[in-house]
Amino acid sequence: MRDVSPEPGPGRRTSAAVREAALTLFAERGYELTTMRHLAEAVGIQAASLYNHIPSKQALLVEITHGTMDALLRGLREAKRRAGPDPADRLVAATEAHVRFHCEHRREAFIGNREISSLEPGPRQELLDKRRRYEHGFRRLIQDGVRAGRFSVRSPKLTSFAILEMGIGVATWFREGGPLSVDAVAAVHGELALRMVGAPDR
Amino acid sequence: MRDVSPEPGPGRRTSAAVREAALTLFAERGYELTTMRHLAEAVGIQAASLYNHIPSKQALLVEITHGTMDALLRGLREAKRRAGPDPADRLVAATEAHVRFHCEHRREAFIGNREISSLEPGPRQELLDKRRRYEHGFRRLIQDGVRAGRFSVRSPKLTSFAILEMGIGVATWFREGGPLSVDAVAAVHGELALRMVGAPDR
DNA sequence: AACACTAACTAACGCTCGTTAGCATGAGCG
DNA sequence: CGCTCATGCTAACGAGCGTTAGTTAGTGTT
Repeated sequence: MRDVSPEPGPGRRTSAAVREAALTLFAERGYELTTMRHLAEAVGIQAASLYNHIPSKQALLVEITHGTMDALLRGLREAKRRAGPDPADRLVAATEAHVRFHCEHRREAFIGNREISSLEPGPRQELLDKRRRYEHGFRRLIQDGVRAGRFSVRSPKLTSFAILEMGIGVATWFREGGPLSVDAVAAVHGELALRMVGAPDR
Repeated sequence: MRDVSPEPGPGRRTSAAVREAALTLFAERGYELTTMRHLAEAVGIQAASLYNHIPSKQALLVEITHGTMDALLRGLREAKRRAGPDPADRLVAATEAHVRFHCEHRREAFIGNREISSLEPGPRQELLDKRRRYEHGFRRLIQDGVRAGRFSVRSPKLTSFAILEMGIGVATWFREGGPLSVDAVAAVHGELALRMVGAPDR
């Protein structure tokens, strides 16, 4: 007893729906509290049928978390490329890209930050490495500005941590269609970052 | 067959050990991944014996998360009281207390931030209310400074979010006995907060 | 027309979970 | 000495978990 016309498009549709439902459920309830039966219900199929689209629940989490971190790393490279040589421009561009991502991909960012301990040791270590590389990218931006005499900070490391962390926090409260636009939040954070590194207001 | 001299002190000892083990395990693996058998093993008793000390796993989480938030609220009141009337002094004192707590009670802070979705609806809502009150306390500090003409910010709300969030992040990387002292981290964050609100460097 | 592939289904397996029941032991106290 | 209470133990329960097996229906290709 199958539905008469179950597929409006090719089967790719369902795979995308699984990923989409996982994003919402993992972000809302957390990975461990989300069961395959919840996930299946959200998609409109049976739990066992999920395995036509994903190898395992863990693989789904790995794909989400690593995909997110890869996107952040790409965004940072892209921002640096576009910003040109000025240290302040570069820091603002990087911060805005960071914040923009955390607004526009709230669920991914949220999962990537909260579910690290739900990853198996291998993927977890790789993810932490990527995070470290990402932070180092920001730290270098700050150190460059200090060396150029444009920034003044007590601790480049703590400052990069602080800038990244305040952006990560955006993912916990930002709502699309809320009172604040993505652009507004990104602009505020860009200015905050500049102030934090002791660059004069523009 | 019991141990001959199992209790060096009164039974209170074990209850404290349960709480202590829960702090470490919930922080390291997360609430859902921590089983009562893990917890019992860490304490050195059987899983069922835990129920001589706690009513349920959930009650343990509620106690930890609410105790943490209550302590933060007390710390904020205390900092305001000690700092006197100057807006900059008050903001620095509050920020330093916030950061200090997140250094000295890393595990509690970590759990309180990550395991909100593992709380049952009632306690969860109460915790979120406390968090809101805590944030409003910081926001008022900023607004007071703005009204006094000492601070200049684009958005008091976003700025208080950012200051709090960067402090929360400290709990993820700070290590007692590491290269940075609690005092040093608190001082850096105090200065960062001042810069973020546009107060002139002291 | 025959075949292979995709993607859905039902049923069930083996395991682990939080928790309870029932019992034993030793300390504190009259 | 004997009672009570706190605190530990073993055994087990019912539920729910991720996952697998086996099957079936529709779709596109040769």
